[in-house]
Amino acid sequence: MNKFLKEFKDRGFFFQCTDENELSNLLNKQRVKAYIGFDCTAESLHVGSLLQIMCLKLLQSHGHQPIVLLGGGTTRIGDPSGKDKTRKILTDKEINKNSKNIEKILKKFLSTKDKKTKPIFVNNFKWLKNLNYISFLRDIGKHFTINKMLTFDSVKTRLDREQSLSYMEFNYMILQAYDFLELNKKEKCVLQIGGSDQWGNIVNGVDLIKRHLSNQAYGLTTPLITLASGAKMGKTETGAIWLDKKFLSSYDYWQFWRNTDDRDVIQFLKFFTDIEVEEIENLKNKNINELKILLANKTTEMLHGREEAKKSENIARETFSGNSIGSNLPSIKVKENLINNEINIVDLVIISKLEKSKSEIRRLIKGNAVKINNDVINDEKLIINKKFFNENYCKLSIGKKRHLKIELI
RNA sequence: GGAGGGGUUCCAGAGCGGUCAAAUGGGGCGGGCUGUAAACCCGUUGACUUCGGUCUUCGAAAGUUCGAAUCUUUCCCCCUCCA
Repeated sequence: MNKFLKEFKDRGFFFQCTDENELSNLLNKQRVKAYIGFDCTAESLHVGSLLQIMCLKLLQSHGHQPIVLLGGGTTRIGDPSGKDKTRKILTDKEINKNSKNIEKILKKFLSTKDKKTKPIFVNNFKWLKNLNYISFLRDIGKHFTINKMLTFDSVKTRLDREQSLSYMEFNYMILQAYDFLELNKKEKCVLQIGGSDQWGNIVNGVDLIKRHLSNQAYGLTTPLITLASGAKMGKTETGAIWLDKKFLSSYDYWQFWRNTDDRDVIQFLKFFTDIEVEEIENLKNKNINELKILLANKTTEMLHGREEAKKSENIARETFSGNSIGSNLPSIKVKENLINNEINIVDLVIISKLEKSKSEIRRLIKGNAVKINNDVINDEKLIINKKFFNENYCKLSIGKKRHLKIELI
């Protein structure tokens, strides 16, 4: 089997392929261009897209060339797959902004050093915006039968549940197929990779390329990641795990990985780091918490750089080591005379922005959750003054995980 | 077009004139155990408070009443069945 495909499988990326043997042969013979499409519905990508990104990275590391398709055009329509409702239509301005930002994120993951394998970025708005309706129907539309389109999951589930599916959305799969055709024509792209929910759309593209150009193309899908807890990857109660510092700090990103369920750690190492599969197998017996730190460091490093990863690890060490009043903790600056005038503990927490409701803070104090300099506070009327500051800072904690250094200026 | 059911706090879902800031479950948060995991146990879960209370919430507006999430009217939105 081709080396890329083998690793693809070993890491657990593999779900389905249109023609595995043929694809394997092709990959052995030549440098291949493969593409993955990214939706531009959100301003940033989150961890849910990370597996796709890792596919492109892997592809690159095996000497093939990734194409990133930004769905600037198709996002104007909305993919009905997996959605039970039409989603809100974004404005052109939003979509443009989103696609630029998404491109920026992907560039962090993909190497641009080698000319032969550096990623090609394309936006399907470029070719979709000027389609001529009549000629499109004649050239492309004739290859699609309604009979078949109605059998696709994305369409079927909507119809079965008697949820409306607009004609606009119904066309989505044709446009995605057309994207593949376009990339095959212009870039000689022969492979589309995507999540398992994209299988139908991908197969459509492969078929269209065969019918219209008589070329052979391939599709490859990744499984839907299921966490040990049964939850969906990438969404937590506090919000999505964004791949953008603007929306999620590198420390929080690091923490997300550090808090991985024991049962998911090995799989995540295979999915989301570039550590050799064999090596990961050998790591299995190592201390699970060490592995989580390794995972957190590797993933954070890949996105935010080595320094940020290191810094996050240090913050974590200090945060959880118990009784330090450490310098690495995140900090806020507070005017000295605010403290000189004596301030209530509840108000101090408000200023710290760790909590925004006074009732909640009072509740937390009752539950022994609030600490100053590692001492539990049990009086909600406690007045904070200079005495609590040693040198010019003190440490404020809520629960075990939220700590803040308050500095006087 | 006809008949009916419904919109309740983060979610699901009870309440159907006062005892309702609203049962119960899930989730969240906090505490305990521990390993920043899982499981489990406990507490908490509208805001403000001088801790006595006060204020704002049950699709929207108006009304009946000493008193409405609960009754009436109008409006908006969902769903089910029949044709």
